[in-house]
Amino acid sequence: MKEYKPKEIEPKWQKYWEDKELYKADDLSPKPKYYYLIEFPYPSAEGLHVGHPRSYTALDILARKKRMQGFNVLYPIGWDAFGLPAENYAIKTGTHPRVKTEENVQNFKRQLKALGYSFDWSREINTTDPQYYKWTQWIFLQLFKKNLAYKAKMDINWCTACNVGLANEEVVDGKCERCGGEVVRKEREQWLLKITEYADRLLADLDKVDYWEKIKKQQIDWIGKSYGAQVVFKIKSSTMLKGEHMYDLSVYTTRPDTLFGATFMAVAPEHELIEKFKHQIDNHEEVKDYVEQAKHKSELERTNLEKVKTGLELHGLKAINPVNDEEIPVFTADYVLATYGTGAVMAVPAHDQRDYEFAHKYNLPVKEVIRPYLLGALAGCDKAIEKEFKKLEIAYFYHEESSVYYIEADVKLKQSIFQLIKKYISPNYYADLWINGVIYIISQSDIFDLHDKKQFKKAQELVGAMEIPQEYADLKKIQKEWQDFIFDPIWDQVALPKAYESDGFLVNSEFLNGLGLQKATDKICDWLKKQGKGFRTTDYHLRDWVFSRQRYWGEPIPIIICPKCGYVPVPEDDLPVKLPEMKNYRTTKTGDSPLALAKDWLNVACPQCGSRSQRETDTMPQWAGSSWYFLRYVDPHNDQALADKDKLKYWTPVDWYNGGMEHTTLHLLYSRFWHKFLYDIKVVPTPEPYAKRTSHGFILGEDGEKMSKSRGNVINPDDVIKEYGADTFRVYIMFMGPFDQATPWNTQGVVGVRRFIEKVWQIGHNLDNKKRGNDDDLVRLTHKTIQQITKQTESLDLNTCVSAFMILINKYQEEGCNSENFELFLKIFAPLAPHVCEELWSNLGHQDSIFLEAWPEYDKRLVKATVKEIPVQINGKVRSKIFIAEDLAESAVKEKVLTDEKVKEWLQDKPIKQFIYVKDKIINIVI
RNA sequence: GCCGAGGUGGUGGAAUUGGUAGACACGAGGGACUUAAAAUCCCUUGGAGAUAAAACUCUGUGCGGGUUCGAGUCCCGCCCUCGGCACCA
Repeated sequence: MKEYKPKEIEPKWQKYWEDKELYKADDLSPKPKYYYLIEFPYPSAEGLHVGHPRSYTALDILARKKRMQGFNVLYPIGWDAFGLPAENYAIKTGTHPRVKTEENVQNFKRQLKALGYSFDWSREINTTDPQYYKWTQWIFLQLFKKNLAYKAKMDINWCTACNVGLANEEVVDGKCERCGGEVVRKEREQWLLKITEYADRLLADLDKVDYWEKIKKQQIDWIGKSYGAQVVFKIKSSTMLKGEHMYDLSVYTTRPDTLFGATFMAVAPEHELIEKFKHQIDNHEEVKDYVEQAKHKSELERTNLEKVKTGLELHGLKAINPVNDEEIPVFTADYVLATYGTGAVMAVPAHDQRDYEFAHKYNLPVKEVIRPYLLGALAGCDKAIEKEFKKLEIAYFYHEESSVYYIEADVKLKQSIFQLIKKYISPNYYADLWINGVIYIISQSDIFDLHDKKQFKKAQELVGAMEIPQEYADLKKIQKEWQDFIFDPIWDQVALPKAYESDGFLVNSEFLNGLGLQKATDKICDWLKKQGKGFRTTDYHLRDWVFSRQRYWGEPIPIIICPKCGYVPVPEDDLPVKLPEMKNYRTTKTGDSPLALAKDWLNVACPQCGSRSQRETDTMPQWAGSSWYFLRYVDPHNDQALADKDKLKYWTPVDWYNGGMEHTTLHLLYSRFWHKFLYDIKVVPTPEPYAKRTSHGFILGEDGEKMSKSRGNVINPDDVIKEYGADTFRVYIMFMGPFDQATPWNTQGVVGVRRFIEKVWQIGHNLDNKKRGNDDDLVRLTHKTIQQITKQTESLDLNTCVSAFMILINKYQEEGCNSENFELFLKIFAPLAPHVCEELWSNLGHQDSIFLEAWPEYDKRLVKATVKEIPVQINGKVRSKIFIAEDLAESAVKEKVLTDEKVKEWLQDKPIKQFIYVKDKIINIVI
């Protein structure tokens, strides 16, 4: 027998596959199509990370299987090659980023090929190829023409280390995502894309796609749609003349129902109000200082958790509450964001925690307008309970005369309050608590709901009929009494320990009094509309996408800035706007892109009027090229369009897209946005780019920590392939743990998988064809395994698939195996370990590749067992096991069980209370 | 603080979604082969107890309650770990 030498067989088969063009996808084939997509890598200088193969291997397995099932499969690869590392390297060494990138691509290619992936290499693309980015620029121009790309002066996140503007998404913990440098706010002209215009559709269309729920959830949260109202407060200044038109200050609120509780206004330091009223604000100098300070705070300081809220009153100004004409003070405070809503808020300290904190600090009134549904009087408890109320932040008031605690809390706290009372009550005493009008009697061990007849009776038995009169059971009567109780002035004495932000009854709100949150919201919105003082509206967390980078190594934005015509698009015939050759790749001192120094490239005539003009020097972010790459795979060499319409119609949408969880909010959202836009302008045939999206977990270092150079726990795929072979690597990476969870690397585990493959090799060379017969356990297990693998590969339960293969091989080893079974095994194992299976397949005398075989069907009869071993429990504990033939009637089963020796022993002569037989599962006898 | 995932042997992890907890693999211990080692093969391996040996008994899925004939799985209350977001009115 030959020794198993992956180093010899793997390159051999890789070459064979390539020569035979086995994985080339046919355009417009009559076969059903399937499009698998993995996130194309950034070709970094470090080479392939072990994280890449986790995703690539999983989809490679699925792609190989799908081809065997008769599908025309597209499984492409390319390079997301623009990006900072190549540029930083260029700055350091003077080498053009293209040179280094090309070198890295070659290295990646070598590594990926060594893993035997079934990519269709004829469709390889590269985002830095002018023939590719021509179309990235083309898409930008279409966006520009539809007014979805615009330039605006705005505060951007500016990394002080990279000297570059960053998108919100690239700022992590107030620091630059890439270099960790400090981020400050800086005003600059930036290109933005109006992704917010698509927010609603990006949200709604999640219903149309099959993404993992957690992925959908993240997108929903990121878009962050909220429902509320815009309300107009009039601003009045002390110097104002009678009859002079008052300024309208609009605020956005999600809680218009709390309008009567507004006790002050707060505007962002950037708000126009401050500039407009600079002559009316008495303390304008002081205010100016505050605004200036806020501006210079870094992103880190602004987002600092511990920060105490600061603000300053604008003296001389008052806002008028539209519902009751009450005059309230106006503040500026940097906890109000200029970029959300209208940049101004109505502050309701009683029902918003931030406003509560601010009011506390500046001694502003807290006016309660919502009473929780859960509140009540509690008699007969120890004073120790007060401490616990404070801990749970429950508002309470102790009434000396009646020795009753009046408490007020969120419904969520109901259970906690029960526990609390049970804990503090003395053994022979009973407390009564009123919640939502229902009375509960609470003892140390029990809680009785008096509305429940049975419980009422029990409570009466324990406490006595004197203590619990019959009328306590009359829910309607008690609830009416309780409603009045809510408006009892006693509550005005309760100091709120924090803002109450949930549902409840409106109080102190004139015409809203007594309503619940929803009804009050409806009523106040109608009222505002009628009065012309506000309207219902929605808002989003999602912001427009900052699309400018002041960098060299990116797609130039194809715009010409003409002194007469403004922003003029480069004519489509002139695309691509190629990056000019340069010697210096550093951002200029003024913060402009290095392209500003390429004089020959920079100066052009305006395409509209011919005036001397300049090109836009900003480049696009890395997200641009990756927002549409999956469309280019469909038709990668087309120079007339980004892809041919018929081909798009045939191949798209992507059927299954797998990638990192870290890309769900940025890349996934951006590319959905572009795709929807392309759909609107009739370039692509589907409204959604990806039918299905899954994610893989991280691979951690052997120490359980994230792999990083500095920790020295990085595993290099090259070393693993060299030592154990690509098949071992592939199988191990699937075996190591659940696909979607983070799992540490374990070299010992790799050794185990290698041993397993050696076993396969050995069996493949020692087949015993004397073993025959359909009823044979081996045949059964083989078919069961086919069933399991067919199903579980689709759900990405790949670790249990590997374990199923191991069980099968152990059985083969134990019992000997014939070639019929072994060939079936090879076919289903081939997608995981393609090289070794191909080799063994050809050893068995087959001329053609195993991947041209059809995926085996399992025999339904063989999968079903005719006799089953079933556990017998007595009082829930397993005491015996018996064999039962299929379809045996329950009475026969019972008879059989009762004659079992062990069962008899346990039963003795005790009477059987219950006999439970769950078919094919279990028997339980209760005695 | 909010959202998400998770907590099962010495380790990575299984468990048909309420039905024999610990599959499969690693590690460890013992044995066979060998002059020896490596490789390979065989046995043992959650914990405790019992026995000459086996059958056997108890206990056990982060903690405390509950529902159920039966709970790793469902409900209520807590604790811890990891990931994401973070003044979004």
